[in-house]
Amino acid sequence: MYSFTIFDKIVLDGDIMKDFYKLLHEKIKNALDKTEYCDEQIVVSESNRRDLGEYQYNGAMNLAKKYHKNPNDIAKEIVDYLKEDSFFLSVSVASPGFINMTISPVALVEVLNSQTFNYEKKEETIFLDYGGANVAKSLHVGHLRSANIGEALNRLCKFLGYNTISDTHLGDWGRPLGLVILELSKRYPEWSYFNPNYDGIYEDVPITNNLLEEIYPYASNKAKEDEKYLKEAQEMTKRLQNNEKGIIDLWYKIMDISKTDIKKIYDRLNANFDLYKGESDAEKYVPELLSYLDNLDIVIESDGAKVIPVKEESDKLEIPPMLLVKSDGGILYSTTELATIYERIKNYQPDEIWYIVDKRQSLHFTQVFRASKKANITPNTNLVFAGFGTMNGSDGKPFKTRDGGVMRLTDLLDIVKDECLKRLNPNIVDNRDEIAEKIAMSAVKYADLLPNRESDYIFDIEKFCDLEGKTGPFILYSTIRMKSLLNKAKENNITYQKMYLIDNEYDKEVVLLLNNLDSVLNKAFNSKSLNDITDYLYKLTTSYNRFYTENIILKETNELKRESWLYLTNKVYEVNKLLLDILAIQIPEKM
RNA sequence: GUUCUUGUAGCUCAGUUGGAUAGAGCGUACGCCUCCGACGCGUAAGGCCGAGAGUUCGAUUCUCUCCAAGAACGCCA
Repeated sequence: MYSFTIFDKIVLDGDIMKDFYKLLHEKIKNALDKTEYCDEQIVVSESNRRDLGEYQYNGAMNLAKKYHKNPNDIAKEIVDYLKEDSFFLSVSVASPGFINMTISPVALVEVLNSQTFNYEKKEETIFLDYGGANVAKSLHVGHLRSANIGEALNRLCKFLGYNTISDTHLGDWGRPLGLVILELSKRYPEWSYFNPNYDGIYEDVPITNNLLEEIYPYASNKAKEDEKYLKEAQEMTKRLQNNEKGIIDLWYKIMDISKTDIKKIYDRLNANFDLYKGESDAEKYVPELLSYLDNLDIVIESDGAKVIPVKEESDKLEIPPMLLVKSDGGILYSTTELATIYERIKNYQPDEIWYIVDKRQSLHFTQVFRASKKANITPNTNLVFAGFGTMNGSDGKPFKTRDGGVMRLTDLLDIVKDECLKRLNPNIVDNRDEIAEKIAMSAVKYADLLPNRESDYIFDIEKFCDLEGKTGPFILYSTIRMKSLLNKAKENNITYQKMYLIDNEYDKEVVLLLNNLDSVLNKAFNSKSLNDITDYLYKLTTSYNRFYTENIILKETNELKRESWLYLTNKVYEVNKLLLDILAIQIPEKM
């Protein structure tokens, strides 16, 4: 039905079209220009009545309101001009004014052959803050989303041509570290670092990551119950903040061990940071920040504390002032946050800073952002809060392990990996461990990026291990199968240069979906949510799989068909590879 | 208490600049390997889009009220 000869060439207007929708948009605009109507916001979309057409334009109904005319008449007038263009196979009006368009297969093929995936380099620099690991504490499941979403957004920005800087912003300072060091001093008072006359001589002490992970919760709980212990912890925190030589040297040791462990887990998730800066780095800018703020009129005293009021007229909720300095002279995390912004502006001058953090911190960031604007720290920088939903257990409450504790991220990843290893094709003998690891990460990442960024979602270990259906392993399997097909073609010296024709509804569907790539990427960028991409990956992959089962590509005797289909297969394979890479999912050779 | 978010199929979730017949995965029932990788493909059942009112040609989408769940709310991070 869609067959045609290869001599039926049509000429596309303008430059090579990266975005099919821009082309469609232009066609509609040209038609509208010939009429008396003007639509400021032309929206063309996939038709939800595919029996009537592939794409739809609903503007006639709005124009009818604007010009006080019958929408059907307006639509007919527009359609008359659209019909003159051979780009369309058919254009029609449906009551009360829907315009349905079907694209000429020739045009579809032309567009596909001219598609490119390159984006121009842009001037803007986007600074991304994600990860949020804490020193001396194991990463837990709550850290998963930040790493996954942040890393994917980072890669998306880069692909679209932006400069990016990523920073995990370690929790490496303040009371938590004071607690850990205090407890170490209780258990190992003999260490030279605790000696007031510490001479700076290096001492090898048996600190391990496991020890740190055990100590922190212990000390944290003890401080809640034992007032004396809390006082001591505050004292130790002060010694750390005063840069006491022995304490600082010990802190460096702790940092070293903990950071190594943190990086190991981020490596598994394929999350890479340009910077491993932390609160301790921002701390250095606090005095400078405070003296800068002292010269402004925005800091006031309230109950003995220094605060920056950030309330605005339009607020429905009372927004409390940002606490800058506590009544006892100490500083709080909002101060550190502000100092971090101060530091980033000073050193990197980003155009935007994106915070990929738990959405429950929304109020905190509202306060800090407003304070930053008020203090004119970020006159040219857009601060963006990209909060993500909370991960709950299958009971809908914050996720806990069976014994009520918090599950370590590394344990979660191991559980999924073991499951993948069990189910791995027994015919595969080499690199089983490595393959299972990649499949497991695809399962975890894909499931994590599937819901909308802002939705809370239920973390269900069963679901993460389920490797069928709308999952990472499904996408991987299909992608590897495409690669295998392409390899087989290569072995048989079958080459393919371009798409010549659309033969049936199956290859056509794939071509139509490929046209959406640019829109999908831009939508994901604007919404800062990856579910547009995971969703598109699934649609494209199933659409291809259907085509694959319906057409035996390599055995096709019509060379034009076979070559077109291989070209199409390669396109889908390239797009899948690209999108998986943006999601930071790695593809194993076999599975 | 105040404010915000959420409520869509048995379960887990998509879906709005207001559009035609509301989607997907899992699960359930039934099919498809002498053919490129069946972790695949197809078919079917399953919904008063939380309830009620309003705005209009037209509402899952916008407004209001109510019900239910969750979150945040000055010296913790």
